[in-house]
Amino acid sequence: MDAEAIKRSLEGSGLRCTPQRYAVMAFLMEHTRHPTAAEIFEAVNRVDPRSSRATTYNNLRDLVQAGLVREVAVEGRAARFDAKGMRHHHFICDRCGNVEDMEWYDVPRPPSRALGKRILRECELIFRGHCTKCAPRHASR
Amino acid sequence: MDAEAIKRSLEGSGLRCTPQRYAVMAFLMEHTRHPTAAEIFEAVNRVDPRSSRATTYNNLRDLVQAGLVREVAVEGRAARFDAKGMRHHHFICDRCGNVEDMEWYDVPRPPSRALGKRILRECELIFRGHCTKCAPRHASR
DNA sequence: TGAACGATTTAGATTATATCTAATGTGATA
DNA sequence: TATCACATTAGATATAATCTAAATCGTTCA
Ligand SMILES: [Mn+2]
Ligand SMILES: [Mn+2]
Ligand SMILES: [Zn+2]
Ligand SMILES: [Zn+2]
Repeated sequence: MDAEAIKRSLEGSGLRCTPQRYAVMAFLMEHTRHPTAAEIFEAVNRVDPRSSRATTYNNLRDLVQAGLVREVAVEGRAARFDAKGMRHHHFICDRCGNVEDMEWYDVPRPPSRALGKRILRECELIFRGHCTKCAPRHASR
Repeated sequence: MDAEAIKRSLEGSGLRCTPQRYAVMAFLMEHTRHPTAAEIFEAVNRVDPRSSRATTYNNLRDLVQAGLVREVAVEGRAARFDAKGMRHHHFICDRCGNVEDMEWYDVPRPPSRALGKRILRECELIFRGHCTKCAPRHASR
């Protein structure tokens, strides 16, 4: 995706396209690795423009609120982030905590009887187990 | 569930039934509210036996490893815990972060082609949106 | 019984992650 | 150019979780 498209998607969500915010968004779109805030902060600061830690967190919060980025909480580890491109599920490794994309398929919604007065925004399917890298060590643990 | 049953389930997992560990497990089984470690620590210390913060965390870690307790990571908040009784899904409120149980239903597994060399342990379905308490304020936000 | 030893607990220090504060900068608009 | 809301910043602060090293507990077995 080119710079103009990123700019448009930010502005379409009511967010100014600042250099720091653009850099966060562009980095997330180039990397499907689900980086942490600290990794994004570092990566953005290896090139211009520079961005403070507070700004990195602020922008991630804004992008999540705008629905352009997803935050993935992993037990016992820093949150990871993900530009919402194509729909997909996630596989989270029990051992190393890495988050990997899995091809999307439809998930059955709960019956409305079970929802009650709750308002459902999304159904998220998370797979857990051992990733390709960790599966061999699985037996030994 | 009575005390003997808790004792047996701990010992069946190779964990000694210490007073502190028992108290954590018993509290989780009595409360379906998905308390945080801090809440469990407080609750356990309102009655005997007392337990230190480190012990509370240690025991939660041990119980999760033994598969008796589930840890639920919620973005931007402390982890929550859940005695694994009957299978169920979770609804997590976008606004207040509360975790609520939802009746269980079968989730389609990914095709093994998509899994590759990964070892799948479980498929977790998480519903997100606004809980009953927060739904009314949803419009205003 | 009691010595030995691994498992467990403990208070407090430390680390890791994330947010807040208050001052400063920036850009769109009038 | 003046204004004003939005955005950025360094550093302080808050929150969540883990680590450390010493003390205690419980089981085993001589
Ligand atoms: Mn992803
Ligand atoms: Mn539950
Ligand atoms: Zn792994
Ligand atoms: Zn709520």
